[in-house]
Amino acid sequence: MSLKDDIQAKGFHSEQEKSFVNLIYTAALFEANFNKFIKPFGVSSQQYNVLRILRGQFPNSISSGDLHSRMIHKMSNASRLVDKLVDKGYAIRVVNVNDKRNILVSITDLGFRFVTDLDKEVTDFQKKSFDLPFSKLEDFNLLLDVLRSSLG
Amino acid sequence: MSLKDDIQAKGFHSEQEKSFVNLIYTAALFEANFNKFIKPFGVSSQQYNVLRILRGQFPNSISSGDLHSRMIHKMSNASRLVDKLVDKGYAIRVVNVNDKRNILVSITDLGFRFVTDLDKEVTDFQKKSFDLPFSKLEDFNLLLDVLRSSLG
DNA sequence: GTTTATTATTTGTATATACAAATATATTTT
DNA sequence: AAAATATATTTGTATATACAAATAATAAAC
Repeated sequence: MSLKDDIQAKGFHSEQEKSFVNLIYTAALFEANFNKFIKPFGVSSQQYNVLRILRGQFPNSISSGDLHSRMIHKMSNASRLVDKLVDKGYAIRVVNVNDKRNILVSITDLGFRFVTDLDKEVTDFQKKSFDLPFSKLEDFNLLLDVLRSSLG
Repeated sequence: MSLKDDIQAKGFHSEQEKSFVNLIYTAALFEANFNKFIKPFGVSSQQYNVLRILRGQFPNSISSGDLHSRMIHKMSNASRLVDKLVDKGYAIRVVNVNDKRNILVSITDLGFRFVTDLDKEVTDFQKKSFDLPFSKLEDFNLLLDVLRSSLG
């Protein structure tokens, strides 16, 4: 409701400015919605994201550095986030014997089952909240890809 | 670089899922970029956002509640954010005499000048980082509007 | 008109994030 | 091989955010 009003009230000077705010505003809404949805499952959206990355590597592990660079929000607390996944029994850490600086993280069986079960719910949620015809989705993804590429 | 790989590595099940992550991922990148850009000016992106809302009301004020509902990230610390703007001399608070629960916030001359000067820089920044032809921008905005409206 | 309920805002608290500094290991240089 | 440099990760600290509880003022019910 306030979204459109908001954008009008702000008096944008250009379509670019509008796109910029529109992108961040819209993403924030979806993210907040998703956070609410996922909270009852006992993980944050970032933790879910990391679990998916870890599962993508299964049965291999991934270095903390690679994990960090793949996280949606760049931050330095990949360590602390992994701590929490380890506490929950969803991930384990192993020191690389060839390079002891290198910490390898991998998903546990429990974590694998947890994220796979959760995926079903997430898919349903996303189907409901992202209700656009396929061709529009393709357009949308293409536009986002172009935008990102301009960031370098 | 890792963006596309990331999305592929994640093994999306549907175009919807891809759009969902793509939206949040892309917005996070732009937001992080913008935060870096704006930091030297001494305000956070949220504070800039609020200053723009306040300026949009000038010379009137806005209630804390309305302000809260207009902020990009819904949060309950509109109070604390306004505190900081008041500390900087960019905003003032006045109690509504007709309803003393109601706190009215408005932008100061200093705040007005600050945000107006900053706007020029922001516009340049956005022009550079949002490099898409006008018609594509329109498409993009339309798609985002449709998406948001499906959120209710 | 006193009690109860509603509304507007602030404060407490736990977690999340950004960024810098610290630590620990490995590699390169001399 | 000792010293200097580079790399991988963790930790410290300040700020940001989410959500619940507390406070304060008004409106409604009895």
